[in-house]
Amino acid sequence: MASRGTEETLTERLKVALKARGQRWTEQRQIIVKVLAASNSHATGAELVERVREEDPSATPSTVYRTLDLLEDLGLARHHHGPDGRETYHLEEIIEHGHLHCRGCGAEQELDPVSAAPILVAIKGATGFSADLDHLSLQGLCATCHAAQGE
Amino acid sequence: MASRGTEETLTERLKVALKARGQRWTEQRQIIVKVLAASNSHATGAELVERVREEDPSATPSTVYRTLDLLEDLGLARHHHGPDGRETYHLEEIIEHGHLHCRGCGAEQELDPVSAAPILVAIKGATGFSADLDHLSLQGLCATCHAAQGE
DNA sequence: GAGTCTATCGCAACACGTTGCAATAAGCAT
DNA sequence: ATGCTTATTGCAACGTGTTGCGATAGACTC
Repeated sequence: MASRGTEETLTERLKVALKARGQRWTEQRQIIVKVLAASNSHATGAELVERVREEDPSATPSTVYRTLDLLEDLGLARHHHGPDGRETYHLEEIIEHGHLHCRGCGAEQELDPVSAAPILVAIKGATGFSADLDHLSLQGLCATCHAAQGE
Repeated sequence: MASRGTEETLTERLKVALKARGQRWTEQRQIIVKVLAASNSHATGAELVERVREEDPSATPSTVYRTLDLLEDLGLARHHHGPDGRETYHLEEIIEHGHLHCRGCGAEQELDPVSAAPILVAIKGATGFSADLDHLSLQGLCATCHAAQGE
């Protein structure tokens, strides 16, 4: 499996990055990173807490959330807010992307950087803002639902 | 003041809309609508709860949140999620708009429909999605911070 | 005005996430 | 190996928002 090598590289990178900042490589952090790496798609904070506690029942939510913040600070993880305000985390390894929620059918699509490029250009043109694709979370009607409603 | 008349119209509209759905016009709902109308800009859920409790200490958070959901269902109020996931509510009277948060300086700008038009067009072109401006909440770098970082 | 139906309320408990603080343990120096 | 410094942990409490349930009280009929 190609991803096995990626995991090791990640661990190594993390260890070095922490040491460089005078921070520590603890067992809890190893577990949290492992769980995050094993959650190949997105996972909510609560899900991650639960999975971490399966591995180490003594772990607490505060530790998990603080570690997630740290990983984000290091640029190794990202989070965004879903339409209900819940948090969703994923590793930075996953390609940067936005999210589209259809309020008609409830479907969720991902938005890749290539498709998003003209949108980001339009935002910049209209507002001067350089938007982060990873925080771009749109709600609206997908083409199908829009057509269905346009009766 | 022109807004005084608007408030009365709103109350009247609401009463009729509720009756049409077999729902009730209670004192708590009157208070909540009044508080929302008095919060001329945005207000978080917690702020609204607090203000409602000033008027009626017996009111509970569940009532306030349920009423806000109801108002949204009726199309008289809107909410969106800030960058921290907190909810923010406002009356639909306020012009539909998006939000821009700068992660550099923390500033928040509003995005009016005219400026947003090319963005919505770009989204539609790239994805087929008809995005809701009211849920458009972007995070990124404003022009100033972007220039400052681009050293 | 009295009675009936049921939407709404307040309460209590829960879910998710955050924060302050004292105890623990990682990493370094000797 | 031992001790020292301080980052990190677990705990406990809090803040925001949601949900289930029995009691209350609108609104409608007679």
